[in-house]
Amino acid sequence: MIMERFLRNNRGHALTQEERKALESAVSEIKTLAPRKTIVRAREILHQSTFLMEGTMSRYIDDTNGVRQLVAIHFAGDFVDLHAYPLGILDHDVATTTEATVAIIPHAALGKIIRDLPQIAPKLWFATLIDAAIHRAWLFRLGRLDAVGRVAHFLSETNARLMSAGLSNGHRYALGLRQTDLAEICGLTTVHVNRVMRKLREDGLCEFRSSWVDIPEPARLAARGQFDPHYLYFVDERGGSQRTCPWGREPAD
Amino acid sequence: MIMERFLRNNRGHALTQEERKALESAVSEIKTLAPRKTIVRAREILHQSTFLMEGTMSRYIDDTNGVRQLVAIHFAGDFVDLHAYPLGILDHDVATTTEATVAIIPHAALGKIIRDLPQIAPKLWFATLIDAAIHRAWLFRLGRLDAVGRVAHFLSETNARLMSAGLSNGHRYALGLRQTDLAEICGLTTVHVNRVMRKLREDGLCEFRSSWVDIPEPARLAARGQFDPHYLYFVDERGGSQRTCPWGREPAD
DNA sequence: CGCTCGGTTGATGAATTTCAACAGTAGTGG
DNA sequence: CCACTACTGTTGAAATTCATCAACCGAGCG
Repeated sequence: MIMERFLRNNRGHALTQEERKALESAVSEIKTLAPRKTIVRAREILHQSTFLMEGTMSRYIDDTNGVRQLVAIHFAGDFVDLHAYPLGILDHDVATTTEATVAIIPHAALGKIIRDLPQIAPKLWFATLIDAAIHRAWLFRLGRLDAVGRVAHFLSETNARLMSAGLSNGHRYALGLRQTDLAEICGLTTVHVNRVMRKLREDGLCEFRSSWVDIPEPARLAARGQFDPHYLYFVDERGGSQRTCPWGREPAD
Repeated sequence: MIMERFLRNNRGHALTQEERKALESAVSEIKTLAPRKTIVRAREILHQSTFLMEGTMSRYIDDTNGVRQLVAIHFAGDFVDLHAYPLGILDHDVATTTEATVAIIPHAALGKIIRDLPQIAPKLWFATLIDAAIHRAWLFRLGRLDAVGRVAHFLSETNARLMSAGLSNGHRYALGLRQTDLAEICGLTTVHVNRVMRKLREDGLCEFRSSWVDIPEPARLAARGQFDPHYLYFVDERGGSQRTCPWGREPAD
């Protein structure tokens, strides 16, 4: 049950029962963390990674004045700092946003799983590459969208991710973020985010009240934020050639 | 010789002779590409990756009006789209910036190498995670720095990367970019980049003339851009506990 | 009740974009 | 050799977006 959602909708990279069981049995500890607690600091040497079972977590970089830029946000089913396994040290901090339930997986146990079930390695690699793809979408957002577009893009992306996790019905989802958090995600000030939210509300694109996001017409919001979910690499209904990741197979291809 | 620079300065993840030879013998083709040619489009199914031996390449996402945001820039010694191997499809385009010499490595051959030399897998994984770390630094740059800071940060980062590749002496390097490219990297307009460059010149922080970047005092430029190279994961002189990536070893740690 | 926190609003100013024009350089062909 | 073109860089002026500063509101809570 712990990692049910992990890689669930990713083309060709879903875990087998066996792989999921192996990961779950590698969990050394499950715990619930208070909201707004930093659990990993940049430059610390790490020997474990954190899988998020419930709640919301963030990864961020602070500037020299303490002004914060979020570089990622994570929801239930995300392997928050899996990249700490190959990297050993992170270049950013990791914190809870809401209260969060996490499963801790020691890197030593991860190593054992990969040795026992080598075909899991490309899937874990894949999972970290999805994070990188999301980073790129965020770069696009910050570099090329205006304030309204950035928020629209973020809320659309979040809708898509939460739908995939079974946490949004496509029109409405719970989001435990404050306007300050949106500002730190979108590279804006809190005051300006407030005005942007009003604009989105006035335009009928999105309501965000007491931790619920309502999106009457997701397509319109997506258009305003130039959002296209292809970079999330979810299985799409159209099927298409779902290339699976290679190694462990013969060099056919 | 082909991949001499690859992972050269990365802590604990340098390739062994054997691994490098294996990768180099997997090269199916070496070719020189004209400047400003797009060689990979988002959503194409890929069966090979591109290693950059000489020149400069970029990865980018265009908005619906064709305004471009670069999400990465690559120099000699970078494995430009290694992530295409686990992903199969990219979420962005890839292009040459200058004329470039590249080595093509079929994914089938990569699979074979990983099966033959499993300890290379975490190193390749690591290489793609460095790209992700750079994405995060770019997010910080776009989200939290002003125009002068963004350019200062980028030029400092590039100095650090090129030093590691042996292509900068720490004060001066060749950079085949136009002001338009800087704009697409830093999320600015070309006109404003022009003014920023003048400002950097006036402040004695940086000269950028006819493809050469001169940085009299790298520390001052870095300070202006809040640049700290730790996210590049280069070996540092201070040594420190150079954690190497695990699997293939016993679960000791 | 008084406090804190997150959200809201207004007024002002700074940073950046936009639009428009022009300069310098290199290449190209008559 | 010169005219012409193309490309990159440069500058000015006006418009716009967003940040900053400051105040206030409302809900929840001790």
